[in-house]
Amino acid sequence: MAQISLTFPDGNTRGFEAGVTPADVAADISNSLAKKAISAQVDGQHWDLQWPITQDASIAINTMKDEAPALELIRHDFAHVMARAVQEIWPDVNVTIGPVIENGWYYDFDRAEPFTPEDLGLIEKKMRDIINLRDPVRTEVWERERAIRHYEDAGEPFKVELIDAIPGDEPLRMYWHGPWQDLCRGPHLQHTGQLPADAFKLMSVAGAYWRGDSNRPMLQRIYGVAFENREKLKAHLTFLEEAEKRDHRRLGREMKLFHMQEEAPGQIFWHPNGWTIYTELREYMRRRQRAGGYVEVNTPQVLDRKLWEASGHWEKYQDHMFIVEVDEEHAREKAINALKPMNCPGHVQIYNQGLKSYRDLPLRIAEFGACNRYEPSGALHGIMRVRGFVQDDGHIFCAEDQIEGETARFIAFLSQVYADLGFHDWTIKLSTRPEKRIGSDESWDFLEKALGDACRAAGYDYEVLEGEGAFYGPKLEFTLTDAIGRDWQCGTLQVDSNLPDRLDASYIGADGARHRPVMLHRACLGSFERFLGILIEEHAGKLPFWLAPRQVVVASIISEANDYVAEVVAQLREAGIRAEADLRNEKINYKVREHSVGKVPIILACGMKEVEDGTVTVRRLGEKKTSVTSVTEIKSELAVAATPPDML
RNA sequence: GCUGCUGUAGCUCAGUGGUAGAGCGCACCCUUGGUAAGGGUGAGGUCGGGAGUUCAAUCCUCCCCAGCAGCACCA
Repeated sequence: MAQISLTFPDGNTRGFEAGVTPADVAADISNSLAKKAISAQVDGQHWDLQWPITQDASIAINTMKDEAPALELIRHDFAHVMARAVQEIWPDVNVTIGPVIENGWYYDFDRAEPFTPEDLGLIEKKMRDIINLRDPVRTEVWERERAIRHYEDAGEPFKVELIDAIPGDEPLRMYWHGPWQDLCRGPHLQHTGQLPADAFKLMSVAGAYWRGDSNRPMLQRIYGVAFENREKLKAHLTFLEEAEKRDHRRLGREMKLFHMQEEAPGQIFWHPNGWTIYTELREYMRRRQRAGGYVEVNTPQVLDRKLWEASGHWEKYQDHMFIVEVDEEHAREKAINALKPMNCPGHVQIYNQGLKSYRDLPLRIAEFGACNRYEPSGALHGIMRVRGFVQDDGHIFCAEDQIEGETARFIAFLSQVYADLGFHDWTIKLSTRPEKRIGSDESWDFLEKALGDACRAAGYDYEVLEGEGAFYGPKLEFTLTDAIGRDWQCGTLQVDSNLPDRLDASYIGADGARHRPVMLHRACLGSFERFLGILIEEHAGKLPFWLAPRQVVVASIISEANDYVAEVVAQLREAGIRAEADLRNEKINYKVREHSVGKVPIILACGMKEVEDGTVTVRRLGEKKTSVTSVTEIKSELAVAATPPDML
């Protein structure tokens, strides 16, 4: 509880009763004219408030109260303190910007030599020194001219550029952390001593383009993480270690799912275990799509360049396409064929066969389409971003007034699939009109609204990504998260009237005239490769039983039980269960360990006791205790578990 | 593609200017053991590829390839 009073420019003051918490005051300030307060008394202590206090007031008040500062504030100040430390060690390094991000912050520097891991240690030490100085944080509002002159004199060209980009009427604030100043909106702590010296860590250094522009120079970005206290930092570091254990690249090796090698960068060698998951998932999708009103097709891998020119992809993506020539004399300019990087033009070719009537719409065409894209080398990531992949692609040809309904229908389809596969935390993003686009504003208004309404109708909220849509239409992205919190776009739905136009698709309307259909590009998993990567990480390898490549291992405890084990395996297989025998001359401990590491959901052990009783001893993945049951019983239980969710 | 880092046995990794090691895995032998590693023996490597420096390169230099982190990209 605090005694707080605020003073305004006209000299009036306003007090708050004891019993009001700082948060209440903050909320009140944020919501009222009190934003204009110029000073405050908090429990008798006087504070000058720098104009303007806006939504940051809650932080300001909390800070004044000497309560634990907000985490965001801590991280923000760490960014400044790190930049100061860097410039104190290497005065010739130029500073740019350093925002707060999830778990910490980063700051971009311009320096000729790379920062080394040893440098990070030096910087950390210097930061601790600065924290121990307990330097006060001060702020001033500067005229632009003064700020620009200051940074020109200081030889900080990036800061000058930043100021140039700030709209003319916004006041510029300078923050001092002791003798070091930085252009910043704030807010900040009171003094550097408020930073927890034992709860931060510099994590890595990597390149990053100035202003995210790949035509601009590359800067060096140092990432740091910070928390309220040492325990929370430790917890975070432990989380990262745990996440590493569920990395799909590691589990892919441990579970013998797939491998990749130098001769085929960005392409996957699927091993029997991995391919079992793959095909199981594919057959599941096939059934779901059939039930969802799609017709399945298949289109050629190699297509004439002319088609890609007609679709417009050649112009935009030729550098990312695999060129296929039988005649080696042909250079890229003379290329005739290319591997398909996408399936849409092929589907339009199928649509275009024969005259279509409005009665044929909506026509939902699906293909498990193998695509190849020459992705930039730096973009490749395990099986999540590859050069050869299979999309669960689909195109819905429909009339404009069917867009919203089809979109809602697809969202329902996708949420069912994601739920079946164990995903409940996924997000929708709506990407709206970009600067470079075709089509009228009215048309964009209509389409963006249709997608948004469809989401809401399906009961989902969405985040808007302004300007991130394709040039031909808005899109929905369905995003899942990997083990360490990186977001991956999996599902997508894009509205497109451009391609039907370019490839001359049409239908005869009720009025007897030709019309252009709209095409909805949609994928639910995105690509099998990426989705399987996410699926493996989500489940930490412990896949749902129906997807597990090896569902049951029946292990003999002594070799006299081998025949019995073989008999049990045969019975399980008869029930459609993927069962294997482990008859090796190893101890049961060894077998249990190995198959546990291999994430086999069910281990059945058989010794003489089981042989005599006609039972098995069941050990379930993740459980220590075992149970004894009859073969018939476990067989019927597992037969149910092995049934894909859509068939239950 | 860009910045930085990495590349030694199937995997995880030591190591050295005088052409290599461990653990696990694998093979064979012994062991028939009751729920997360029983014991022994042995076979595996042009030290990512190419060029250069050197009497000598896995080690130093350069180029290329691939991987990792991040940025940019993602029809």
